[in-house]
Amino acid sequence: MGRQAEKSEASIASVLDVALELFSSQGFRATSMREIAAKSGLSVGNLYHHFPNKEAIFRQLIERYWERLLDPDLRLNRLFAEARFPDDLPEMAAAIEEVVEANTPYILLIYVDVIEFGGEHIRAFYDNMSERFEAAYGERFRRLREEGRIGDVDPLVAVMVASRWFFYFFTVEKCFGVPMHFGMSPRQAVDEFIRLIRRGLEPRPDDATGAV
Amino acid sequence: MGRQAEKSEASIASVLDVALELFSSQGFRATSMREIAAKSGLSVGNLYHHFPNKEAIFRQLIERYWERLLDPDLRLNRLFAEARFPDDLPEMAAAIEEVVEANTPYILLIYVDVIEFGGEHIRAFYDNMSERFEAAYGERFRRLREEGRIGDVDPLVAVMVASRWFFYFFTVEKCFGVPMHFGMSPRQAVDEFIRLIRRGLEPRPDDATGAV
DNA sequence: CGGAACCTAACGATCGTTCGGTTTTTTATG
DNA sequence: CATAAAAAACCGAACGATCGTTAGGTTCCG
Repeated sequence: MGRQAEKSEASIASVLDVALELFSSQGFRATSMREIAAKSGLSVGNLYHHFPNKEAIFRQLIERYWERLLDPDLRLNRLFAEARFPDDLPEMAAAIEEVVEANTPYILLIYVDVIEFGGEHIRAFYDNMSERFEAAYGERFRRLREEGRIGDVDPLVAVMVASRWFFYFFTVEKCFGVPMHFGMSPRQAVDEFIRLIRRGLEPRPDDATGAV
Repeated sequence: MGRQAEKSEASIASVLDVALELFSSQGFRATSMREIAAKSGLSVGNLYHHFPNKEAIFRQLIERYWERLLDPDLRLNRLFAEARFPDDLPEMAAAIEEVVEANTPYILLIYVDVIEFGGEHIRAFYDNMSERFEAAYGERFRRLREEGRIGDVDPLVAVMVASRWFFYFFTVEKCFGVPMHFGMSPRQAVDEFIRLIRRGLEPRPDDATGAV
């Protein structure tokens, strides 16, 4: 199975692409099988030959998103694996921007899931978030603490806040269609976020007066 | 218009309540006028006597959410008006938790709007966010800076990050149905967030060694 | 009496899904 | 390699249900 199945695999991929576009831009119930069939150049009957029902298409899309997010070759995942937080904050922001940019419709799909399926699928993502971060960063943070390189803030909370915040910020920028919602360019906003996470709001004795 | 209109006003309010519940739990297109009519004890014909069409109900709900958010008596808005940031961070977190708790279905409505209406209505909320915060906090922050009570982080960015982050955090907790998604109680998580915003991740000279 | 509130029934369209059948591809056999 | 049988891919029409909205009428109330 390789050559001979190529055409049908291409068709199925096309169906999924079309369905992703439609589901993410108008919702699950508002998207009809006829619309998916027409836009992907298949007949309705054939569509049901490849998928048992409409929800199966949706489920498969959610699964595809999962696979994309867990891909070890993803820049963000390589970054998590390297565990250089907080030294890599700028790279983390850039990697998350990349993820959001490359998965805009999938991210919207999550909100479709929250609304129309009660958040069945999103839960798995958030549920064990703290465990996954602990697995990736726990050891490093214990070492950093021994070296006195960590203040009185829990770095595990900090890395979760940072990554979730970047993700949310770019989601609003790119998926909700509200660019510059912080009144400045994303690049500048990210710089400010990183400074806040690193330095905190309270002045430090070693601060310059006003910091240009 | 007061007494004699009471019954119909009660009906309309009931319609809006029912529609809010349905729209926020299954989406706009997935909710039928018949369902709204049945659950609010009206006939379909009478429903169309009070609203020109389905979208008008949705629009009215968005409008009601706006009014609730802008209510000057809202604890969060009184807090913004007092402009005591960052001294009031704990109260701000509590006030935002209160807002999210009291408006859970309305918040979900925003995501319905993003998906099914291309985010027509959410934009107005985010669009002038930075201006509104500048109007509320600009003067205070300039004074604080003169007093040397502000470090090298832009406090206007900080107050926007803080409030948006609290809002997002409680939205995931209460609207997406993923409680404890930081692996700790909301109270404890909020404490950590506040410490992060105030102190930053980098150790300070005046830090205690490990800070229990 | 007049208008607002309210009702049921119906219209035309569209929905998810199924059905019966044709075409194309794969596989097995001589 | 030719070819028949089996399997997979594919199609448009149709089914029963439901959709948003309207029509035409009755009831309530000042």
